[in-house]
Amino acid sequence: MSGAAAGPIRLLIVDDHPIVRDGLRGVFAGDPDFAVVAEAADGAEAVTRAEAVEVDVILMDLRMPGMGGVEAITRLRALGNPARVLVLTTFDSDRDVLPAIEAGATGYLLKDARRDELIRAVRAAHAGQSVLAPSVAGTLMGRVGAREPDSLSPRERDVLRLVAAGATNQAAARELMVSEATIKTHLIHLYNKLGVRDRAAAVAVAYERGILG
Amino acid sequence: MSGAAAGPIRLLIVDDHPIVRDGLRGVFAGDPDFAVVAEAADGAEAVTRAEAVEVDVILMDLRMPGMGGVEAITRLRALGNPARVLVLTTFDSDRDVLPAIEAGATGYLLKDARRDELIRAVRAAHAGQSVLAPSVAGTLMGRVGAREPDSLSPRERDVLRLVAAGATNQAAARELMVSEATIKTHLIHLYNKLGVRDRAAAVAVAYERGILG
DNA sequence: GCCCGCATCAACCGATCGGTGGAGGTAACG
DNA sequence: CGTTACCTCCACCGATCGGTTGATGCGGGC
Repeated sequence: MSGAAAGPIRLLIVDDHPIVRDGLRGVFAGDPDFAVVAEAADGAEAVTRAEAVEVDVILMDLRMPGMGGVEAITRLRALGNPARVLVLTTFDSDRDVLPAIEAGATGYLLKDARRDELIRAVRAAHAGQSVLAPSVAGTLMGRVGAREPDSLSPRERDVLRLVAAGATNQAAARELMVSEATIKTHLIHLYNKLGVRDRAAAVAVAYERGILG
Repeated sequence: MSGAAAGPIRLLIVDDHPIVRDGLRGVFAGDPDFAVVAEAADGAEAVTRAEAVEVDVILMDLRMPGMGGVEAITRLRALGNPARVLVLTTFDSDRDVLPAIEAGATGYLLKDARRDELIRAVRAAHAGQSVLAPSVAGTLMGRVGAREPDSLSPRERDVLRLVAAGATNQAAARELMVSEATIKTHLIHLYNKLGVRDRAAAVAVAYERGILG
């Protein structure tokens, strides 16, 4: 426990929109339990700030120009930074939640959370508790229930990327420096994983699922 | 211009995220030239509020649960509401800007605009001037400059949709009740329009451009 | 040590696709 | 009335794809 009477919870606000930063600062401005000690407008700045001043909880947006939130979390973890990261974003898409949690986020809230929800979440995150927005929790549950029906291998993603870019099997083979037979094998595997029968549908499913685009 | 001493510019803030509304209200709170007279969390509420109280400028988000911003703008125009609408959103994607402008928005700003930019934009919108964020303006210019390099015909979109769903030319022909030759013709045309050489790449470009997905 | 996922390659086949070069019909617009 | 865009259709061809079967080697997990 980091001490109840050990001073306010020190916050770092990371969002590329000044207006959102204003709003967040406003939420905590009136409460003496919190102190916004720094702000950042992208992932790189977030890492710098978090290393420069002592921070307890980072409110982190995910989609930002330059370095995004997930990479920032990864770097902070690599640096051994002790700050808890509470992801606070507009999207609850599958493709956003999992990487953030895997990178080491303590919680995941949507920006449409009410103010008191946000405050409770920050307290919880500071205490090391995992906080998930209900809709996010639901998504995760659905995930583990379905046990990752997709999960293409790295090589399969390479092939799919090239196919989406219009490459023939031959061209993809040249690009990846393997034989055309290998490309075909990868394709058949990823067709089965995605539940499709041809490259066009595979590209479509990949976009729908966020594997591409 | 429209009356310097005629009282503050009355604002309606429409956004589904309380934090964003907080931030926006904060921007105008200190300035006696502005008064936030109402807020709304979605399009339907925005229409109700705008009809209930006199509003000069509406700050409107586009993506909201239920009724989105574009539909709200359309309805307000249909009702003859005199308020200027300044779209203020996170996205500058092609598919968002044009419908909003067509629906009757006076301006289009991104949420990463600085506070002073926002204030100038509201003043300009109040005066009836069109305000476009630089990146948005660039997009529009690119549009008219390129004179719609895409713009698939309805039939071509039908074919593309089926192809993305995994249909063969034969299957698409059955579905659309035309001959396979017709499908092939449509495909070749849309390949040329999208600048690709096969269906997989066409699907990818379509997703990137927002024609699909 | 064994099994499994992954990546790699081969040969073969029928089905499908993309391209070419036409053609006719309708509807909108100036 | 001519132009233009769109939708429709035909025949032919080579290129490409999707599926099958089978194989090798590597690495991790039980």
